[in-house]
Amino acid sequence: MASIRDVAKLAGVSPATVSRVMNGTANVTEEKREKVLRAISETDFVPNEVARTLFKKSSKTIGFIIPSIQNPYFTQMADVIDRAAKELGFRILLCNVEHDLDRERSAIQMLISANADGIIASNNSELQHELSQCEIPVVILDSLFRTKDVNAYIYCNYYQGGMMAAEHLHKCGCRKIVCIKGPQQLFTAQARYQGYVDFCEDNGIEQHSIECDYDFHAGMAVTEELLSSYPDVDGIIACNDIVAISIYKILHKRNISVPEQIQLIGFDDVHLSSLISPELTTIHQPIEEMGRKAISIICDPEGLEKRGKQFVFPVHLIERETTCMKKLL
Amino acid sequence: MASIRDVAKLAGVSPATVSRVMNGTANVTEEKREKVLRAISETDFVPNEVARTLFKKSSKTIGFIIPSIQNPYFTQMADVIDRAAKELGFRILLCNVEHDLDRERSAIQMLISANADGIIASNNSELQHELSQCEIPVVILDSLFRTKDVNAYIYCNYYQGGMMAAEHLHKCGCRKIVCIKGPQQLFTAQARYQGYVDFCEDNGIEQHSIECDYDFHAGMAVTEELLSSYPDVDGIIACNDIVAISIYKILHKRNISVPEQIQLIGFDDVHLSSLISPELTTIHQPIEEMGRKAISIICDPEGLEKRGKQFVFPVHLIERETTCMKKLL
DNA sequence: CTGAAAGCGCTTACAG
DNA sequence: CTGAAAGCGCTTACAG
Repeated sequence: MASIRDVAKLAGVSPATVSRVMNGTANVTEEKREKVLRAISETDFVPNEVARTLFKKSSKTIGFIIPSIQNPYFTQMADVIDRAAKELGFRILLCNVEHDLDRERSAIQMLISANADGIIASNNSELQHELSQCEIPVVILDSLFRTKDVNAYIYCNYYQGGMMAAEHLHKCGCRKIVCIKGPQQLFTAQARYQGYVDFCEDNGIEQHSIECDYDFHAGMAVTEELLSSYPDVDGIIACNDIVAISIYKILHKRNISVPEQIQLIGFDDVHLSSLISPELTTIHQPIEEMGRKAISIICDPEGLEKRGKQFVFPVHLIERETTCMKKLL
Repeated sequence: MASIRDVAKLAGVSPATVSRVMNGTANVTEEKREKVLRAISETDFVPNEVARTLFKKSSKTIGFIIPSIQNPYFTQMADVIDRAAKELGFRILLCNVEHDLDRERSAIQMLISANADGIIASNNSELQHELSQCEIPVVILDSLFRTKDVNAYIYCNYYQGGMMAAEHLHKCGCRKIVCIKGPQQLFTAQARYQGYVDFCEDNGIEQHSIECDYDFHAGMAVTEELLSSYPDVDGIIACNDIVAISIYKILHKRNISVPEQIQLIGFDDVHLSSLISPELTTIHQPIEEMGRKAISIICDPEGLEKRGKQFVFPVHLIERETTCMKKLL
């Protein structure tokens, strides 16, 4: 591997001049410029990013801490973030932590010691302290810390989403709606559940719920429990699309038809939700917009220094095939 | 951010001693050791990885170039690789390139200039030159370069998989089997298709095929084409599970029942294939074993210096609900 | 415009 | 056992 000194020697100039040519950081005589350029290509020189980063204290890298790479919501988000970052000349360092707190903690430390220029983390409330203490910009997706502040919080109106889901099932004629709520230590899950609760209270509807992790193993297990606890359920609100899909799987196996016998609604509107059959009715989150917002804040944090500014995006209902208004007629 | 000098000053020792204590790289008097340890915790000192990497020329990082983060085969692989690497004290830098050659090229360059300790890349034959020239270990997943060599190739017996798929559909009584083959510039796709072709030839069966990218958009589009070109198709071999799922989607929409009217088989056996309804019959790849092998080679490349050693894993048929032997009775 | 020098924050021979 | 020094490969004041 050629270094900047090799190039300088070959071109008959100083390393400083080579650096200036590469970075366009000062004027260099056309003659020397050409010599340098030729030397660079002759030696296949690629500047060492590590050295550059050490000096600049910026690696042009943003860490995205992804709670689980198995969850399509996060992989879609990762893809958006990746593209948006690239457009602004940054790269994304994806840190998959699979819901493991130690993995997440070490990811944060790693990002800091790697001179990352920012961190995008997602709904894990237990690392509030570490995240709020970072000297680099931090944006939290899908969550809101109670006391500690980071640069910005980006999330959707989950509460309204929960309400919309309950309202929709109610309108579709469901009499016994069970809410499969997500892990209640998570902001996303709490807010969605609260929306359901309030809709029920406002309309004098019985409340029923079971808690469930945001993955398909949990979803399948919970469905068995659901069916034995509530044999007369006719409407299910799933905490996310993956759980909805796994609920459907069990219902289908038991020959329970959807939406005829039980209506089902998910949350997130990942690509997969319209790929499966029947297509899933769900609450849409604007993943693209949220991801782009996160990047724009990290790359240009203006005055938002750990003030905890909130950006709340709207959700909306996508009616597909697992619910049915016509049942009412 | 405290530096090693701050810690040294506070502890009344030299930076070298602090380094020795941190890394256990030489004996230090118990007394100084304790002073150093106290100073480290008082200053919340975290060593700067960038400086360490610059000196050591190793970042304890392995790059995984992921063709598309939207494909669950790769995300499952990423998860395995991530865990395996962690066990050996390495971290994974995930580079999502979404099938973009420029993104892939810049990922490789970035990894090299970031002093990565190895690269795991996947079925993209166009960057053979760049990959084989790397001074760090390179392992190729799911592919085999024709002339250029890297440290190792890890793949499955796709040819046999293609044969097994054709044989299975044949045994299930299909008379008109159409192979939705993957992009033929890819090794995985070629070999699977060749297995199908050879099975057909050996058994005097007509061959029919359509090419299709490995993603669901392509899968849905191709199914329309398939149905109009081959209205009497009764068996479909999909190039991977995601495409199989999207094929199913269109069939279902058209009220074509699976497996009664058309039988369908996928490839990969991603988690999702058993989550959907009906569960997908598919060819299983041992993702866990392949990923672990890749990591063990990168982390301990022994004598395999770009010799192109091949590790070929077996595949096997997983019969589920989209094919049916009983039709024969 | 350009080079010599200093420095980013570590680690490891080299002396002692 | 321990410290001063040199160096990893860059970049940017600072002179000239």
